Amino acid sequence: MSTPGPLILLVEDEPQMRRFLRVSLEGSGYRYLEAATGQEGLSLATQHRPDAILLDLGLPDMDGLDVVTRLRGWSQIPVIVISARGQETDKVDALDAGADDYLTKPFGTRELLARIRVALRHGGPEAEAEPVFTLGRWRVDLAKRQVLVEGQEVHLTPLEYSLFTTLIRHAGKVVTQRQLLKEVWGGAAGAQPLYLRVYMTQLRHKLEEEPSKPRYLKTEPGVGYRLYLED
Amino acid sequence: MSTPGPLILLVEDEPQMRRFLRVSLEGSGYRYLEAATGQEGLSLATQHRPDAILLDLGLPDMDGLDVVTRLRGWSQIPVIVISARGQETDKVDALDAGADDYLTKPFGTRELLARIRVALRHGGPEAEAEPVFTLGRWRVDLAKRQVLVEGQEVHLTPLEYSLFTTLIRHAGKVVTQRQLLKEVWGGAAGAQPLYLRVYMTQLRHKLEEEPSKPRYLKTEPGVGYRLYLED
DNA sequence: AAAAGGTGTTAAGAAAGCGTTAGGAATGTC
DNA sequence: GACATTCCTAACGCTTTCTTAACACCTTTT
Repeated sequence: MSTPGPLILLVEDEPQMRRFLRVSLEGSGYRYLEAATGQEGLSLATQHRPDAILLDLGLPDMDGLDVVTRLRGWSQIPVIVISARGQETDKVDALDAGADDYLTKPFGTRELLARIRVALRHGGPEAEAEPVFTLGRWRVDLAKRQVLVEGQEVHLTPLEYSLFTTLIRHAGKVVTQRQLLKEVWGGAAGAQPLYLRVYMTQLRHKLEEEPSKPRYLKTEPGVGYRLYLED
Repeated sequence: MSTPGPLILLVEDEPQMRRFLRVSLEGSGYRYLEAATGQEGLSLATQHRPDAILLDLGLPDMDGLDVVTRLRGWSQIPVIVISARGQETDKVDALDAGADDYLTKPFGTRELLARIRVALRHGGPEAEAEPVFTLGRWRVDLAKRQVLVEGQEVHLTPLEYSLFTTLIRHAGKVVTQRQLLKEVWGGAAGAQPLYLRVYMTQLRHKLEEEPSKPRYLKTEPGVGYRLYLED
């Protein structure tokens, strides 16, 4: 379980370069989108709002500089230009058109990745959406590791919190006892179904209005438990 | 001729390079500030809050990377590194330390100026806010590295300060022990959770009203610590 | 209606984690 | 080299959390 990596859009027409970059990006945990033409690139950028764009200047259908200009008409998404042209004039033009960085081919993978990280820092704060789960009177801030019930903070022990967030991750679906024991207590042995009953009781007392008649933390007899989503 | 140009701080020890850059910058309408050492650079940055910093990595008194790290402790001022070292590793290290761009000597004036314009675009719109964190009786000036409790300055050792500002950077969120140890003591081995307990005790004694019943420096048993923002 | 299986509840002991103190080692300063 | 500061480490008592057991309950089956 991990948050999906930032989304990178690659606009590049050479198949070889695309393959190389795809491997580098995916290997580093980024989600990945590619376009072979400027038009397609602009279209994908509009639809998916990537967190950063890698742009080759030598595109078949339009000048790379126009792509940057058009993009800057509505967006501040960081753009890293990748180009075979290493002339100073090319760099200056691209940067002044709105690009955030300029890399001359050939370049090293590690440098590219480092410059992508810089770009993501810039687009940064709002790029990382804060994952907050809300349901009824509950509000769970996964980033802060904080649980609120009607605005009041409720303290959960590590196991309680882990059990609760496991149910949240599978919200709406039944989670079998076996699965819960594995995800919360770890694969190792010793975990008994009794633990679940004890900790579900504690969770219900801390979170439910009527712990004996749970509205959300439901038991599925013989199977497991589920976080019930309907109101 | 009304608004003064943006202020650029140059940190560089070679006289020849300084002269060259001074001419380039002043000729382009920038105001200009220079330092020959890392210490002086940090000091000038604190006092004058330049709009961008040009930093040579090869300084006589301290490692250029440390300059970046120290600066990033309180400021987001754009930093363009200028270096004779062109190794990929050097670039990656500098960028990951918090630099925004990396130029290898020799470079063209026009490219440098274009990259400065990019940097200014980034730092641009929002006027750099005073990097001061306040909470309850506390007032922390990240730039001056000064901590006040009810107006009285409180002295923190380097580790105490680092631990405290790490919690401030993640204010409101739980920071795991592992994360704290990594960020404060550095990735290297040897860091034990015991350190955290000792230094949290010291911080609480220096900062909290009732060190044994902390209001802000809270423990999350089994997980880590958090700087609690609510009252 | 009794029995059986699974579930809920409570409490207490065991284990793990935390706060605190203090002394010696390491580091830096003059 | 002497001093001051800061850092690391160990020991001890305390708090929180986890585990375990005993028993009550509820539902379905026979």
